[in-house]
Amino acid sequence: MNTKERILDEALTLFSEKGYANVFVGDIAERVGIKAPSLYKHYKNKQAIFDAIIEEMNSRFLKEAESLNIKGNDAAADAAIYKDISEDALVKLGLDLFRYYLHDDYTRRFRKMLTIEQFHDKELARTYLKQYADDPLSYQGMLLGLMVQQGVLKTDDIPIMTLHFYAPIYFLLSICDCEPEREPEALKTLEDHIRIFNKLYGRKKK
Amino acid sequence: MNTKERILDEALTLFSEKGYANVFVGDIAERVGIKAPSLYKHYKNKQAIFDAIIEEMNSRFLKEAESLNIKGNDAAADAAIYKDISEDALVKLGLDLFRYYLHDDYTRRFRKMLTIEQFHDKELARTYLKQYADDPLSYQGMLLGLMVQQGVLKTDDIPIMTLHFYAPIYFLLSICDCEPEREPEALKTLEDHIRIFNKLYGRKKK
DNA sequence: AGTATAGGCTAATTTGAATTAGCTGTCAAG
DNA sequence: CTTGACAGCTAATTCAAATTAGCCTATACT
Repeated sequence: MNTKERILDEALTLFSEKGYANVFVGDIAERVGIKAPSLYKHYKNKQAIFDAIIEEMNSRFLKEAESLNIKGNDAAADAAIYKDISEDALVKLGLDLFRYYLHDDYTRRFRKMLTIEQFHDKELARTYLKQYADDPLSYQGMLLGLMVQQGVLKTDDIPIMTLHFYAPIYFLLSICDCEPEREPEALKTLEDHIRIFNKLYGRKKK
Repeated sequence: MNTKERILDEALTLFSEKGYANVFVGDIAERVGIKAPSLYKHYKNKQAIFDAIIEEMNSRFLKEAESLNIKGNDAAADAAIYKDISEDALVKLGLDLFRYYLHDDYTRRFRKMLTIEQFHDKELARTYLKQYADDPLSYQGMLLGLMVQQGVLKTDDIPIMTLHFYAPIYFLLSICDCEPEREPEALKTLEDHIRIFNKLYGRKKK
């Protein structure tokens, strides 16, 4: 990772911990191992660092979305995967996703930064909701919809079922971001949530 | 409302919109209708204003909690209230609570401020989770528990049922705080959520 | 070799926000 | 009617943080 990238990386770490306004360019520089004025060889000013982070995030998420779309396109084929999904498999799916969100360094830092900065302007608010509300709902709605088609789950209202699946995940994530030491408890709760979700919405077997 | 109180009020408004670090004492003063140096007749410094807000919030919430405990204490008596609660009544209960959280000015501003500042220190993190995660879960868990006792709802796992009730509320509140124009949509979703929650957990009638 | 560029440094400079100093008018208590 | 506390003001002062200036070295290209 070159200096220019390391600046973004360290800046993201600091912004996610203290928020943009409480981070000094000197702090960023120090972590990178250079002096503050040297930062200006790479970025016009502090704001430009923030903007570059947002831009990189946009391109990452776009890439991710594309790869999901590719998968989504042969949904008919993929649907089979969910045909005979067991409760344990569903739990594993949920836990893995949750752990990914929680432990993937980039994702986690970016989410915390957006949480802090979401009220700063309209643009960030929209980004925040897209990332953590609308997109997850629509993606998971698609998956759960497949399971309904396959007869694994049963409901009249897929959007609300999806809300019932995702809202607890969002809630537990908020808790863990705030107090990471509560992660074990949250994982346990998440597992219980998914099992009961499965009982509530699962088509009765035999 | 005297000047000292108005300072807290305007400061809370600004902190909830931009976060502590982005608000200048001059901004607060201007809204109060005085000049910045005059603020110092009332508070030692900017931090003291923030601290006073937190302190006032603590005392308000404590008072609220006490009044709930008083009600909670004759729970046995109150339980009857929930004995024959209809779906419509449950929906109304939920919508009213939601609207209160969303529109009560003090509550709303304070929640947004804490959302922004939650990562600033351990203390604020704990306050945030207590207010918006632990206390609601425990209070609503108590209410839902009563309904289970009364046979209105049925479950083996009250904490998870409570999570299923509350997490969507928390999620929708986050959305409305971020983009208030989505409130109508959120209210509709909330109503659907509660109706389906009632179907999923409600003991079958007749 | 010769030079341009990239990326670093130290030492200013600028800026702007928090806070302090010190003055003033008001009003209530003695 | 005078004194002192209160709450406001304007004009400093302070200080920290962002940014700029200007210099230096290494390396890569010609």
